[in-house]
Amino acid sequence: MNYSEAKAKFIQTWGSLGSHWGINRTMAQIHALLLVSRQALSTEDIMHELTISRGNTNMNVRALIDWGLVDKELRAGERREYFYAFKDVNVIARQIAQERKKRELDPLRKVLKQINEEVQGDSPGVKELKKVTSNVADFSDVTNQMLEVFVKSGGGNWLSNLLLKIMK
Amino acid sequence: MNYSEAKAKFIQTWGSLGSHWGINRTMAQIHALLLVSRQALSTEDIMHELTISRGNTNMNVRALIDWGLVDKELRAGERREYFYAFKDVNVIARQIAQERKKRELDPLRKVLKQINEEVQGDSPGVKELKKVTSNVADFSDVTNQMLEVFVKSGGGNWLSNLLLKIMK
DNA sequence: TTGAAGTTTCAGTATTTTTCGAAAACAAGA
DNA sequence: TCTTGTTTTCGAAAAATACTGAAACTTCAA
Repeated sequence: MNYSEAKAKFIQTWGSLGSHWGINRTMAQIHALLLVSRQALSTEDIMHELTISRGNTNMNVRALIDWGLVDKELRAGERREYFYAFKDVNVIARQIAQERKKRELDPLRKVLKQINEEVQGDSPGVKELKKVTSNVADFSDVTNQMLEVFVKSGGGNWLSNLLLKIMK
Repeated sequence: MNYSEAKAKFIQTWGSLGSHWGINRTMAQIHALLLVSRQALSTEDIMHELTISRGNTNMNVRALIDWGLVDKELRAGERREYFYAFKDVNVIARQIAQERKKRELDPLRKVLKQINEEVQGDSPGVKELKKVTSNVADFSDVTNQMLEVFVKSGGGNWLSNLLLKIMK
């Protein structure tokens, strides 16, 4: 396998994975491209490399910046912006965890708590509903705390340390 | 908030969450419905409750069974099948983790390893590519091992125990 | 063996999501 | 202020995905 095949394969794989992760295909592909590039790339570069439109490129680059996965770099005497990805896997994982927590877990926890507090009555149905929601809520809380620790720890090698603890 | 409002809200929330989790909306809604039902429901019941077609119901119920989140129950002297969801949150989490690991993590790890082994050359580009893929691969391996432990532990209260370890 | 009750499949349709591309907005230098 | 290079926006088109409805199939009791 030569360089461009390998690169293409990586981009493509990362891209299709992204869609399972709340990140759309193009966004994940741009991310992959920046991850394997040695220097920052311009919008133009990205468009050509991935054969996607300018608009699409721009929107997704911005989204990546929003997620905290990519940053821009300005070059003296150049108007054009160059983008690069943070390459530390722990940082990447942390940013994704944080963003997803914000978008998914937090709203879920809110709704569950609301249902538990506000639902009226004590029919068997209501009881069952409360039981389920509070179980799910408890679980979400634990998960949430784990993520908090993870996110606050700055990624680090938290995960590998943890694994050691678990294994022994 | 009365019973049916609360129930609807739960189903709706779980449904929209599912889509971020590799589970489509209807599938997640059926799951939610079964979670809050005190007894097993038939295809007919589900169709009516969620106002979806028979075909859709059938396909998604099968998918839930595939994922190991739902099982069917046969009643003596009745032809109709009744479905119920496993209600233990730990079991649910385990099943989802397992299924997603299989569908997403395993293929990713395979591709990364392949790229690392098979890519030819030692240009700077290739080096960068190898660096990135092997970092990601290492990270995926750790994650994978965590999930293995989690899945094999049978869910249990692994997660809460873990949290205690982390916190102290 | 028949047919009633139920399940599964699948082609076509609808919906949702993603992408494009052209035009508007913007920034900086002349 | 005008020009030029660049970024951003946004409606329309395309692609992907999910859903329907009806027909085909299965099962079992009579």
